[in-house]
Amino acid sequence: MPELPDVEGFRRALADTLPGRRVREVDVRDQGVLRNTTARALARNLVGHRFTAPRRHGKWLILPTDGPILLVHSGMTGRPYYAPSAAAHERFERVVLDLDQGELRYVDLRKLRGLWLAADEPACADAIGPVGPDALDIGADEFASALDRPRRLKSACMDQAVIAGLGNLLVDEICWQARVNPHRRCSALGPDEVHRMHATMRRVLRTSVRHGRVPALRGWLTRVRDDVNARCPRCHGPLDRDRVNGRTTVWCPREQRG
DNA sequence: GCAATTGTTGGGAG
DNA sequence: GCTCCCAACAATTG
Repeated sequence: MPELPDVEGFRRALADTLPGRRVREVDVRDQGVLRNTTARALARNLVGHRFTAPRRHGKWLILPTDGPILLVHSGMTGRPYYAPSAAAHERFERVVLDLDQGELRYVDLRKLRGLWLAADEPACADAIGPVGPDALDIGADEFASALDRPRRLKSACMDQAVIAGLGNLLVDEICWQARVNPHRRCSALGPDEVHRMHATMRRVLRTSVRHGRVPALRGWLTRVRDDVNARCPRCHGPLDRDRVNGRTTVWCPREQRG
């Protein structure tokens, strides 16, 4: 599920509920989601601390406390959420933090990523690793220099070390709306095309953040990309699909020329 | 049974 | 060093 818009939705929901809440107890129901810590260490370090305002960088959700920092990367299927203690539990709940009011829960079907614990900001940066500027704030110049390399456009945009926050659906949607073929080499793009990619990215992200996901809006590629004989919502010609970086890639061969 | 899934990592080839 | 491809992680759905 999560790309930048989903994670930003998680962050906004938690920003309303989490700050000021104190951890009373840590219940790890499946330690398969703990990446650099253990159930004991998580409890020992978090209990007694109060959460402050949540942040986001790319697909990383950063939950600082007045002590250590809890990091969440949702992978394909993870979702952190706040719930009243009495609220029904969901399937695949892996970790529950009991708070002085309510609970912070982490649900994750596939457990591809999970939770990290960092003692301070440097440790936080270390856990996140090499990561480019956030796709939501990157300026036009910074975007152009991020793409100043010989890789394929799709591959570069998907690489979190280049630009943080874009996933498979978003990159296809942005390339399609900007009418640039995802197989093109970045360094072969004209300034107009780079500019169009940047402006389109901002527009697609703003709309997606409003929906908390990449929405299947009428006139968007995302609405039709999984159809059997998918057709371009603009020119109605057949869409092409193949794999780039092991991910299904969909584009319109008429409007996004190679 | 088979393929596919909105993510990332590490290894190996070129 | 860069780029690309693959397998692996895991569990479910069509």
